[in-house]
Amino acid sequence: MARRARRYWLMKSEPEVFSIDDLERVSSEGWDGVRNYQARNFMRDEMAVGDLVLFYHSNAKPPGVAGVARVAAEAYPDPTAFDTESKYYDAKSDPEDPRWWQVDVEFVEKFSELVSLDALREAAEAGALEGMAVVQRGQRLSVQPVDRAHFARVLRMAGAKTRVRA
DNA sequence: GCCAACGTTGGC
DNA sequence: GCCAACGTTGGC
Repeated sequence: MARRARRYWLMKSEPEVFSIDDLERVSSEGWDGVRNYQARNFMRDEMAVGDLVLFYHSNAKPPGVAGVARVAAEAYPDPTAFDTESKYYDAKSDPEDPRWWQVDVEFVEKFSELVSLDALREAAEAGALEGMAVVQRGQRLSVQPVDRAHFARVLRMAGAKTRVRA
């Protein structure tokens, strides 16, 4: 039985809203509130349980990768889209045909030191992370695929315990 | 707080 | 279907 190869991702979160420490505390969390179709499609159509995720702190000082998470549940409708009290409420999301989806992610590891966006850029300049989406100018996508080699490189830069495997 | 980048909306 | 206006992201 052919199991799909593990894939690798980067997901952005503002640490003021939800940080790697918050994830460690709750151990698992629904990744709600994504309101971008491309990001939604990655979660809904491409993510699978066991995929590894670089947990990126955006709008932070400095911004960068703070740790590793793992996809813990495949996509299901984002309940905040149906919650009129939620800031993510979307009247156009029909419960019979949900517009917005989320996965669950679980805590894997917090890096001893953040791998800053600057460090990622330097590595990209040096050719080690060439083409990685997060270092591209104007790249705003909050859920993005990461090459396995790039993922492994970021782990190495962080001195992480987590390893990529087939 | 500024603003570049870029996605979405809505009038036509 | 075009595209101007508007809103959001996110680095700085």
